[in-house]
Amino acid sequence: MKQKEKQKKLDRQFYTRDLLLVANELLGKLLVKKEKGKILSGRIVEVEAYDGSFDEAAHTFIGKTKRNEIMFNAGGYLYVYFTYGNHYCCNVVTGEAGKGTAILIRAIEPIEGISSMIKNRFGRNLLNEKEKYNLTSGPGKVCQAMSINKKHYGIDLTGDEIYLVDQPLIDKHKVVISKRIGIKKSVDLPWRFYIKDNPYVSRK
DNA sequence: CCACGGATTGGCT
DNA sequence: GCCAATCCGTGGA
Repeated sequence: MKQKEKQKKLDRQFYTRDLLLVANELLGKLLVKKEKGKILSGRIVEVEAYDGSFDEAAHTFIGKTKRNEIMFNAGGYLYVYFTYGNHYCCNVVTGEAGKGTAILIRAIEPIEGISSMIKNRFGRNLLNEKEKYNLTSGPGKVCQAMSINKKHYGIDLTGDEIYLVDQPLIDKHKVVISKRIGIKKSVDLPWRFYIKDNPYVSRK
Protein backbone atom coordinates (compact mmCIF):
# COMPACT_ATOMS: atom_id res chain seq x y z
CA MET A 1 0.00 0.00 0.00
CA LYS A 2 1.17 3.49 -0.76
CA GLN A 3 2.04 5.67 2.17
CA LYS A 4 1.01 8.81 0.34
CA GLU A 5 -2.58 7.80 -0.09
CA LYS A 6 -2.97 7.54 3.65
CA GLN A 7 -1.60 11.01 4.28
CA LYS A 8 -4.16 13.64 5.09
CA LYS A 9 -2.99 17.23 4.87
CA LEU A 10 -4.52 19.46 7.52
CA ASP A 11 -6.97 21.91 5.92
CA ARG A 12 -8.08 25.49 6.56
CA GLN A 13 -10.85 24.30 8.84
CA PHE A 14 -8.32 22.69 11.19
CA TYR A 15 -6.33 25.91 11.61
CA THR A 16 -9.16 28.41 11.97
CA ARG A 17 -10.36 26.95 15.28
CA ASP A 18 -9.51 28.07 18.80
CA LEU A 19 -5.84 28.73 19.56
CA LEU A 20 -5.39 26.42 22.55
CA LEU A 21 -7.40 23.62 20.97
CA VAL A 22 -5.23 23.72 17.86
CA ALA A 23 -2.07 23.97 19.97
CA ASN A 24 -2.96 20.74 21.75
CA GLU A 25 -3.86 18.99 18.52
CA LEU A 26 -0.65 20.04 16.77
CA LEU A 27 1.27 17.66 19.01
CA GLY A 28 1.99 14.47 17.12
CA LYS A 29 1.26 15.97 13.70
CA LEU A 30 3.84 15.73 10.93
CA LEU A 31 5.52 18.93 9.73
CA VAL A 32 6.56 18.46 6.09
CA LYS A 33 8.70 20.62 3.83
CA LYS A 34 9.36 19.95 0.16
CA GLU A 35 12.08 21.89 -1.56
CA LYS A 36 13.86 21.03 -4.80
CA GLY A 37 12.32 17.57 -4.69
CA LYS A 38 13.74 16.89 -1.26
CA ILE A 39 11.40 16.05 1.60
CA LEU A 40 12.10 16.91 5.20
CA SER A 41 9.65 15.99 7.92
CA GLY A 42 9.30 15.66 11.64
CA ARG A 43 6.67 14.97 14.27
CA ILE A 44 5.73 18.00 16.36
CA VAL A 45 6.51 17.34 20.02
CA GLU A 46 6.53 20.81 21.64
CA VAL A 47 4.57 24.04 20.96
CA GLU A 48 3.67 27.36 22.58
CA ALA A 49 0.55 29.48 22.02
CA TYR A 50 0.53 33.29 21.63
CA ASP A 51 -2.53 35.57 21.61
CA GLY A 52 -1.98 39.27 20.95
CA SER A 53 -5.37 40.35 22.28
CA PHE A 54 -4.11 40.25 25.88
CA ASP A 55 -0.86 38.28 25.94
CA GLU A 56 2.02 40.73 26.17
CA ALA A 57 4.56 38.18 25.00
CA ALA A 58 2.82 37.82 21.63
CA HIS A 59 4.36 39.74 18.75
CA THR A 60 0.87 40.96 17.85
CA PHE A 61 0.23 42.57 21.23
CA ILE A 62 1.43 45.93 19.84
CA GLY A 63 -0.97 45.76 16.91
CA LYS A 64 -0.36 45.07 13.25
CA THR A 65 3.11 45.80 11.84
CA LYS A 66 4.88 44.68 8.71
CA ARG A 67 6.67 42.00 10.70
CA ASN A 68 3.61 40.40 12.29
CA GLU A 69 0.88 41.07 9.73
CA ILE A 70 0.58 37.45 8.65
CA MET A 71 -0.54 36.58 12.19
CA PHE A 72 -3.73 38.54 11.52
CA ASN A 73 -4.65 36.30 8.61
CA ALA A 74 -7.06 33.45 9.09
CA GLY A 75 -5.39 30.25 10.34
CA GLY A 76 -3.18 28.11 8.16
CA TYR A 77 -0.27 30.39 7.27
CA LEU A 78 3.35 30.26 8.39
CA TYR A 79 4.69 33.15 10.49
CA VAL A 80 8.50 33.10 10.41
CA TYR A 81 10.47 35.64 12.44
CA PHE A 82 14.12 36.36 12.95
CA THR A 83 15.49 36.87 16.46
CA TYR A 84 18.65 37.38 18.49
CA GLY A 85 20.52 38.23 15.33
CA ASN A 86 20.95 34.54 14.53
CA HIS A 87 17.83 32.47 14.52
CA TYR A 88 14.55 31.94 12.75
CA CYS A 89 11.49 30.57 14.49
CA CYS A 90 8.32 29.35 12.81
CA ASN A 91 4.71 29.59 13.90
CA VAL A 92 1.40 28.26 12.68
CA VAL A 93 -1.18 31.06 12.40
CA THR A 94 -4.42 30.05 14.04
CA GLY A 95 -8.02 31.16 14.43
CA GLU A 96 -10.33 33.48 12.49
CA ALA A 97 -8.94 36.39 10.50
CA GLY A 98 -8.00 39.39 12.66
CA LYS A 99 -7.20 37.42 15.81
CA GLY A 100 -3.43 37.76 15.81
CA THR A 101 -2.94 34.29 17.28
CA ALA A 102 -0.25 31.76 16.41
CA ILE A 103 1.55 28.70 17.70
CA LEU A 104 5.33 28.48 17.93
CA ILE A 105 6.78 25.13 16.91
CA ARG A 106 9.48 24.56 19.51
CA ALA A 107 10.59 21.01 18.78
CA ILE A 108 10.07 18.14 16.37
CA GLU A 109 11.19 14.55 16.22
CA PRO A 110 12.96 14.09 12.85
CA ILE A 111 11.27 11.53 10.58
CA GLU A 112 12.36 12.01 6.98
CA GLY A 113 15.44 13.64 5.46
CA ILE A 114 17.43 13.25 8.66
CA SER A 115 20.80 13.29 6.94
CA SER A 116 19.91 16.65 5.35
CA MET A 117 18.87 17.99 8.73
CA ILE A 118 22.20 16.96 10.21
CA LYS A 119 24.00 18.72 7.39
CA ASN A 120 21.87 21.85 7.80
CA ARG A 121 22.47 21.97 11.53
CA PHE A 122 26.09 20.96 11.93
CA GLY A 123 27.66 20.95 8.47
CA ARG A 124 29.24 17.60 9.35
CA ASN A 125 28.29 14.18 10.61
CA LEU A 126 27.03 13.56 14.14
CA LEU A 127 29.79 13.29 16.70
CA ASN A 128 27.87 11.29 19.27
CA GLU A 129 24.49 10.02 20.38
CA LYS A 130 23.75 13.17 22.29
CA GLU A 131 23.88 15.32 19.17
CA LYS A 132 21.08 13.27 17.68
CA TYR A 133 18.69 14.82 20.19
CA ASN A 134 20.23 18.25 19.72
CA LEU A 135 19.09 18.29 16.09
CA THR A 136 15.61 19.76 16.48
CA SER A 137 15.12 20.35 20.23
CA GLY A 138 14.35 24.07 20.12
CA PRO A 139 12.60 26.59 17.84
CA GLY A 140 15.78 27.92 16.25
CA LYS A 141 17.10 24.41 15.76
CA VAL A 142 13.90 23.29 14.02
CA CYS A 143 14.20 26.10 11.48
CA GLN A 144 17.88 25.50 10.91
CA ALA A 145 17.40 21.75 10.44
CA MET A 146 14.41 22.22 8.15
CA SER A 147 16.07 25.17 6.41
CA ILE A 148 13.14 27.48 7.10
CA ASN A 149 13.88 31.19 6.85
CA LYS A 150 12.55 34.58 5.82
CA LYS A 151 11.64 33.43 2.34
CA HIS A 152 9.06 31.08 3.86
CA TYR A 153 7.27 33.93 5.63
CA GLY A 154 3.55 33.79 4.93
CA ILE A 155 3.47 30.43 3.17
CA ASP A 156 -0.01 28.95 2.91
CA LEU A 157 0.06 25.68 4.84
CA THR A 158 -2.72 24.26 2.70
CA GLY A 159 -0.28 24.41 -0.25
CA ASP A 160 2.45 22.00 -1.28
CA GLU A 161 5.69 23.54 -0.03
CA ILE A 162 5.24 23.40 3.73
CA TYR A 163 2.25 21.71 5.33
CA LEU A 164 1.12 19.52 8.20
CA VAL A 165 -0.15 15.97 7.93
CA ASP A 166 -2.56 14.26 10.27
CA GLN A 167 -1.22 11.18 12.02
CA PRO A 168 -3.11 8.08 13.12
CA LEU A 169 -3.55 7.84 16.85
CA ILE A 170 -1.90 4.62 17.89
CA ASP A 171 -1.02 5.11 21.52
CA LYS A 172 -2.35 8.47 22.57
CA HIS A 173 0.59 10.44 23.95
CA LYS A 174 0.48 12.25 27.24
CA VAL A 175 0.57 16.03 27.07
CA VAL A 176 2.43 18.11 29.63
CA ILE A 177 1.37 21.73 30.17
CA SER A 178 3.78 24.36 31.46
CA LYS A 179 4.76 28.02 31.31
CA ARG A 180 6.40 29.33 28.16
CA ILE A 181 10.15 29.63 27.73
CA GLY A 182 12.38 32.63 27.07
CA ILE A 183 9.85 35.43 27.56
CA LYS A 184 9.76 38.30 30.03
CA LYS A 185 6.10 39.33 29.83
CA SER A 186 2.92 37.36 30.56
CA VAL A 187 5.25 34.72 31.96
CA ASP A 188 2.61 32.84 33.94
CA LEU A 189 0.29 31.74 31.13
CA PRO A 190 0.39 27.91 30.98
CA TRP A 191 0.55 27.87 27.22
CA ARG A 192 3.40 25.54 26.46
CA PHE A 193 2.44 22.00 25.51
CA TYR A 194 4.75 19.07 24.92
CA ILE A 195 4.71 15.30 24.61
CA LYS A 196 5.74 13.67 27.85
CA ASP A 197 9.10 11.88 27.83
CA ASN A 198 9.92 12.70 24.21
CA PRO A 199 13.71 13.17 23.98
CA TYR A 200 13.43 16.02 21.47
CA VAL A 201 11.52 18.33 23.83
CA SER A 202 13.72 21.37 24.48
CA ARG A 203 13.51 21.10 28.25
CA LYS A 204 11.39 19.85 31.10
C1' DC B 1 25.44 19.09 35.70
C1' DC B 2 24.22 24.02 35.94
C1' DA B 3 24.71 29.10 35.32
C1' DC B 4 26.20 32.72 32.72
C1' DG B 5 27.13 35.67 28.93
C1' DG B 6 28.49 36.70 24.04
C1' DA B 7 27.07 36.65 19.25
C1' DT B 8 24.67 39.43 15.85
C1' DT B 9 20.49 41.41 12.97
C1' DG B 10 16.57 43.96 12.45
C1' DG B 11 12.14 45.73 14.28
C1' DC B 12 10.28 49.18 16.82
C1' DT B 13 10.27 53.38 20.03
C1' DG C 1 19.41 52.99 20.98
C1' DC C 2 17.36 49.10 23.00
C1' DC C 3 16.48 44.55 23.22
C1' DA C 4 14.64 40.05 21.64
C1' DA C 5 9.39 33.58 21.57
C1' DT C 6 17.83 31.39 20.98
C1' DC C 7 21.96 28.73 20.90
C1' DC C 8 26.41 27.45 22.23
C1' DG C 9 30.73 27.55 24.54
C1' DT C 10 32.96 28.32 28.80
C1' DG C 11 33.96 27.89 33.55
C1' DG C 12 33.05 26.35 38.10
C1' DA C 13 31.09 22.72 41.45
